[in-house]
Amino acid sequence: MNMNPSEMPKAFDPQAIEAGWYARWEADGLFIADAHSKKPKYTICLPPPNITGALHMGHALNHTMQDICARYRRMAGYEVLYLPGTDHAAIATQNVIEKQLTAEGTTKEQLGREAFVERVDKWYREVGDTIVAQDKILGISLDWTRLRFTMDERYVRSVMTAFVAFYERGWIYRAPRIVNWCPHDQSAISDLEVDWQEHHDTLYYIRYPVEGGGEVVIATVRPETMLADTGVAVNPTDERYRSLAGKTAILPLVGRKLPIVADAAVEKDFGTGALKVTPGHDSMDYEIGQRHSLEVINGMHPDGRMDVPGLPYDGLPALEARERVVADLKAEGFLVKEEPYTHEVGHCDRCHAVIEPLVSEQWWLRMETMRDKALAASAAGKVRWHPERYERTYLDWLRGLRDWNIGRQLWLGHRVPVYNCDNGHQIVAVERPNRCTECGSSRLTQDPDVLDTWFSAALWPFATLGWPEETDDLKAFYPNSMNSTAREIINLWVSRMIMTGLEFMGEVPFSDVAIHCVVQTPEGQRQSKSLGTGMDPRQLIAKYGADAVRAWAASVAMSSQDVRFDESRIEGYRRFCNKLWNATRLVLSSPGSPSAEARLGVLEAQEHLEDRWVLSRLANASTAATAGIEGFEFQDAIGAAYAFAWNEFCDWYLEAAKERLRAGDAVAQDVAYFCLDKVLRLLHPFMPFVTEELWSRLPGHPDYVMRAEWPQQQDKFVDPAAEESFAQVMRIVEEVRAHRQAAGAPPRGGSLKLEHPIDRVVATLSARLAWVELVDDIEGGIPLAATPGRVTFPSGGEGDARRKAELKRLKEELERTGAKLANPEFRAKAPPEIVRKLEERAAELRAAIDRLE
RNA sequence: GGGCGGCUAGCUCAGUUGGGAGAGCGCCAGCUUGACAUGCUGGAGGUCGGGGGUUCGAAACCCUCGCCGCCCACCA
Repeated sequence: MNMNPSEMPKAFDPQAIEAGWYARWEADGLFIADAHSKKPKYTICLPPPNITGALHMGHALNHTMQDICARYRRMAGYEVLYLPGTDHAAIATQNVIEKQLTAEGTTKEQLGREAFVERVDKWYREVGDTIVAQDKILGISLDWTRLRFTMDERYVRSVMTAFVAFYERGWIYRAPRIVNWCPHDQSAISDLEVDWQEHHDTLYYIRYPVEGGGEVVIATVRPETMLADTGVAVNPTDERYRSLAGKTAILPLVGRKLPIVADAAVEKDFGTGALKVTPGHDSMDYEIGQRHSLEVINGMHPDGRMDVPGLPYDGLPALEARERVVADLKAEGFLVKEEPYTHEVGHCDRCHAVIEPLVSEQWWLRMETMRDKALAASAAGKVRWHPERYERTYLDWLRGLRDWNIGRQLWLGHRVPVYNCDNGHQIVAVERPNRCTECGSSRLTQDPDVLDTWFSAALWPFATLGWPEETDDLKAFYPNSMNSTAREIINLWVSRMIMTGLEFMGEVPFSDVAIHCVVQTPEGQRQSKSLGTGMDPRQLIAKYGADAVRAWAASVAMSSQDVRFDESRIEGYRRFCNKLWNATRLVLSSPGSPSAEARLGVLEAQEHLEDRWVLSRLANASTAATAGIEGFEFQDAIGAAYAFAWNEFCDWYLEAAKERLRAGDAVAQDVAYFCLDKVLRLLHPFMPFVTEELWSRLPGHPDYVMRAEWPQQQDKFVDPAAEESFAQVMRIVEEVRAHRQAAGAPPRGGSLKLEHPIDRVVATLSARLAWVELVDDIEGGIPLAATPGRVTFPSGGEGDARRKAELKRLKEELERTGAKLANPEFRAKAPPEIVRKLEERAAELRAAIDRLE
């Protein structure tokens, strides 16, 4: 696998190096988890993407951060299971397919159920393949031997088992309730699937005559629903309507008698303070109706047309009915006034149709017990959230939790495992029974409803591992370790996994939840396919390579705010790959090869200043990178590795050690190889392809970097004295360079005299790096601020401008520092350590100013 | 109606116990320096959204105002 450095192309080419590695890792089984391993376990179940289309930037972010965790833990000695899967996403997929059918000029009804299901299966296969391919080019190290799909036979069995278990606990019941009805999908949806949008509508004031004389005026934005009114309500404390409660109003256009009730839910300040009660079409009205035993009238068909037999509006779509009702009210003198009104209207979050609240018979799941367990688990600190603030989002929602409408009236999804026999008995069972357990009848029909997609998703952390069977995987890999996702599904998904995990497995499903940010367009818009503002990660990968895209993802994923997409940042990471590439070329080009110790990464501390310094900085970077990954602060982790690799190892160490490397100096070679070896390991979780490629080119690396040990604490290399000395070198070199440019002198040449006392090693190294000759004495020259000394250049001016600017800067700083030190309160109250540091700084400044003057 | 987040260099963003304002990109200037021009070197650029407060000291903590965004919520 090793190659001569001369065979390494001069420039890093992501396409060329990324191609082969994934297949090799996979072929060698590097992603496959062993349930019988003795190592500690680390488990991530990939949040199953909806099978509705290709992966987008949010997925790229999420999968990258999970993959960083997975790859890091493998290197750190864990047995890692990173399990992939996809979600059938019943309502979303049905919508996608229906849209396609509409475009083809047909409907699912024309197609028929069987052909529809076939078409969906084909879609599942195609999109499933696309998603798998995308994760592979992104380098996501998923265990494909354990790929799951929520509609797989085994998974379906888990879902049925959960339903039956809930049913046996007495938590599942069927009841009529007001629900969010989507007239387009002709299904109920849960509160969380309702998308609220601002609408500019009209508020109509309508006169309702009162029996025995008088009237009450009522404001409504949905006059068509009055056809299903069964009461009028006022607030019991409302003086204006005190005499009305108990009387009866007459419903205009219909003539129905409406009891007038007093209910505290009525807002006195809104509209006229009187409310028409339509229990069949409004959730608050429904509750008022329940409290006062008002009749419930359903005035609408499931497709959104009015269902008011005997009235002229029967069969009209809601909006048309509204116009007709308003026109008739006006004609008959019932309409008092209209005014513009802005309010929020619920839409189906999948098909965007306006939601019609209506009463419907549905399957419900009681949540009290599970909610309480989840709250207790949080109180006991079982789940850590990153960032922490999202725990409150979750807890606030949990505390207000109501029963969950788990039934959907769709063609796609898990069928509710409830069977009715023709004698009216009901059987609830995981497997479809042959005959009724009560009467033996073989004439059974299954309930037509399917389950909410989130019902099956809620089981993901254990259903994927084989639950309810006590599989080896389940024993080894539950609970999972981390879950990361977008914040919009904290309540839809994360909270429900925690509840079902506690209920069925007795333990929270994961100890850490990381919520990543949202990537917006460069203009700050939301990325969306329908708006055409979405971005395909594959295009970016083609342009910059998967490593660059991943590194960028790591650097933004846990941002405290949503980020606007900035392509230049990805490009920056591609350049970083190129930098690593060329640093490797440089090291490989030195004659000879590293010692066995360096190859094994067991180098001992060194003598040369630059060697001691770079090893100390490497130890520092290792610690920071480790802490960053473990703390879900990936930006800090990659930042530390990046800064070390580029700004310390390349910019300073390799420059300092170049000549030794060229001369085949064994020690320099060992140190350089050692640093490269470690930095490739540190970067591997972020940039797996380029690190694997470069690792394979370093001598003594028969195995994958993916399987190399993560750099542990390297305290023996921490060397404060070397860091201090090298910092002095850097200050001197940078100052000399600045003078050189200000003086317009050529890039090399000149003389440097450094006064004693100065470390001989520091002086020599500084001179070498600054391309000046170290001399014992010089005429004139430019004084240095960094240390006592002077520098001259063979041609060009004296660089006086530069000196003056520096002097000004130093004096200003001294002034600020001096002012603080002169303040007796500062001296009295500030910690002595701070005072001492400031005094030292002031002394340094004074010395530097003296030298420059 | 509640709650949360953001407002730091021209742009995109870091800044974790309050104590010398940072990175990448862009910009200006100089370098075909034997790994890399996908590079190297030097440099310009910030009243840390406004105001008030706490403190010896605030980008950071408290109050308040202003925008931008998100989540939750049964006011027709």
